[in-house]
Amino acid sequence: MDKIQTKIILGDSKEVLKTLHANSIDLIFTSPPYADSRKNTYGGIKPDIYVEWFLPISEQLLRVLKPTGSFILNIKEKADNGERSTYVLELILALRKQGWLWTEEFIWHKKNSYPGKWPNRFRDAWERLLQFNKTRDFKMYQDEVKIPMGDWAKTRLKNLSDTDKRRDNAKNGSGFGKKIANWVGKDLVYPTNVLHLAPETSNKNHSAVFPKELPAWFIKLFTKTGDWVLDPFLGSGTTSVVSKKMLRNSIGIEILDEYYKLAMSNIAETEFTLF
Amino acid sequence: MDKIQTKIILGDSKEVLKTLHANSIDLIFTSPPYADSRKNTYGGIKPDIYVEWFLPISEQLLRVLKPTGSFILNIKEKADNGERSTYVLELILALRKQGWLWTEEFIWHKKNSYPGKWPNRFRDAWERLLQFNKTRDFKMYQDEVKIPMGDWAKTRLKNLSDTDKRRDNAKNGSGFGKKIANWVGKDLVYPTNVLHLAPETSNKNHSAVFPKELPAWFIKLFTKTGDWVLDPFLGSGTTSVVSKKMLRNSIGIEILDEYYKLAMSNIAETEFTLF
DNA sequence: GTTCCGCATGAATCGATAG
DNA sequence: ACTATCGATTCATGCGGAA
Repeated sequence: MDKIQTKIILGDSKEVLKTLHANSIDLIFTSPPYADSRKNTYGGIKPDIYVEWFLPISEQLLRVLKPTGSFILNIKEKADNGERSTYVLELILALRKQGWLWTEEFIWHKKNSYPGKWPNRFRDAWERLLQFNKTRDFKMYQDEVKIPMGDWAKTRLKNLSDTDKRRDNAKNGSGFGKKIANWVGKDLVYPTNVLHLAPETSNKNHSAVFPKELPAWFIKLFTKTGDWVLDPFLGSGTTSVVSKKMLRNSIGIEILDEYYKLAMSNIAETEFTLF
Repeated sequence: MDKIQTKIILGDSKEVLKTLHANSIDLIFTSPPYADSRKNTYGGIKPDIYVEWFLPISEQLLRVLKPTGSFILNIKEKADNGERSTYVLELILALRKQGWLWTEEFIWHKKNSYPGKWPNRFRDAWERLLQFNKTRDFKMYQDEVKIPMGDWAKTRLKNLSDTDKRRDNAKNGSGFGKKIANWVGKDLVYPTNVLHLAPETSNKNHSAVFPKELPAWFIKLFTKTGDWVLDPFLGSGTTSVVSKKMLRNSIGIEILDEYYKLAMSNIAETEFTLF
């Protein structure tokens, strides 16, 4: 087995990305800071300058991505003063102008969304997973994410939610593979563009923005072993951890020293896991 | 009981809407023809002129809607030559410019979406339900759409007979909510902005765009008995049928004679249903 | 070693209060 | 009048301790 590299870089993506080779990345998976969120850590980018802030970074992403690669952007606009912000819509339009193809919008249905009650809206239980590409001939390994069909599968999934699920998640962060192994010989069908996952609410030393299953699903769908995965907003390192587990090379960039150290620590703990 | 009116009008919404009174409608629920689809019926509005085609109509909708009313727009862009069209995004931006508030985007997760396989995308299993308003003080009857709590539902499903399950389904559609509320009392919680409904399977002469549960949910959420519901693209009449069943007055506009007759026939068969 | 509770905790949002 | 901060609201989940 070739050695898998897991590079973590401390710095500003806008600059660091310039040092990467053109056409070298198979999958970009990232969750940038949302506008006006995480003010205490990332400073809170204002909605009205969000697009302008993002475009220099996506320009570099366009350069480093292989023509056959994919860019998955996890983002959701906030509600403010009774209205939804439009900066995500404007970002999609701006990215197309920059040369990206907007090929798909997956929905992440968050089963346990943030609680709360307001007179004019319900809880927000979904986020966008926007897929962008450089060309129409991107690689997609659909068979890797097949799911079981039929009622028996539903029953099994229900049972999984108790104790089995915990074990499965704890030992194998990227989950799906093991489950699919159990389903060999059953009827497998292709999934849809709606993903059902619960965010990780309580971890040991940090709280992950998205569950490991989320990058794991897209890594399986868009890359093979030994391919290169990039996350320009690494945060606590989830994308890199999952990449390492799944035997993909990866590059993670993080601007905050605190998160950078956390990511390094999380990756050091990560074992290679075949599944 | 006051008499409930169910008006169906044959004609072009752009013109017919001008004859309606200003500030008279409590809920607009509609699923307009999608760009480049239904070519043979609506003439196939091209994506690049979609916004310009829609704005004169939405201008009238803005006029006839009460300040406390809501406008729910069911729409989903198609993939065209490997890319998602952006006319829906552009429409949202244009409607805001026209004076609408974009208050929310609900997701309709279609549980049983069409089967099919493409080399570069999965089945599309969701649609947008965009909510627009004239003011921030719109009416919303959240208690009318409460759902059983997660844990409770799980336990309950285990011990349930088949008939109970069926009754639970019926409640989702348009009925037994209050009975179930009696059983479980305070175990009801508010829903999120993600709706789980299966598209209707049994259709006779037409392709139903949405199941009855979809308008029923929004009619419960945004109107009271005797309020006025408007659908400017009525199609086979689902919105009017559901409105009549739920004792709401309604106006439906349809441009094609064939659909107009079908809607008339469907509504004639509809009985008032108390629930 | 299981199973069962109790409890803290989220990429939230609004309205009121304060500067 | 406009921005900044804070309290109140609420539910699925996983963890830890207890039975």
